[in-house]
Amino acid sequence: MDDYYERVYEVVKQIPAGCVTTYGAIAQYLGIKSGARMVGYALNKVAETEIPAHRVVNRNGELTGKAYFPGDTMRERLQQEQVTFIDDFQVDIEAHLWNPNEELN
DNA sequence: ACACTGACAAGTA
DNA sequence: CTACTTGCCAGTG
Repeated sequence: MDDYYERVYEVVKQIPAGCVTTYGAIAQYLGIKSGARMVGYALNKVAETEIPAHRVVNRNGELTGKAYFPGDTMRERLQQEQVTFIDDFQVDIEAHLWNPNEELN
């Protein structure tokens, strides 16, 4: 177990409500070039934890990981955060995009 | 050590 | 926007 997952978790947990981000944004924040796959892989293992993985979508704004959540939990939760949906399982990524690199804490 | 899979991204057509 | 190809890294058998 490398610290890789830890980085992903910390970043995802910092995503403000009503905002979404992409795997690529997280990957870049971690300094990876194409670790987007690893990000999704890591989130899969924490889909049932306190990690708000539902705020992480792919570059197309699609809720790719909805299948790993019970029922439509992912979609409904985002809607509760007032996230704009342009489709039942696709959010307006450009309207709610949150980039961790701009936070830089 | 080898092969396959995976919540993907970026580029090109 | 869609469809196809390449790259990339970790986990599992």
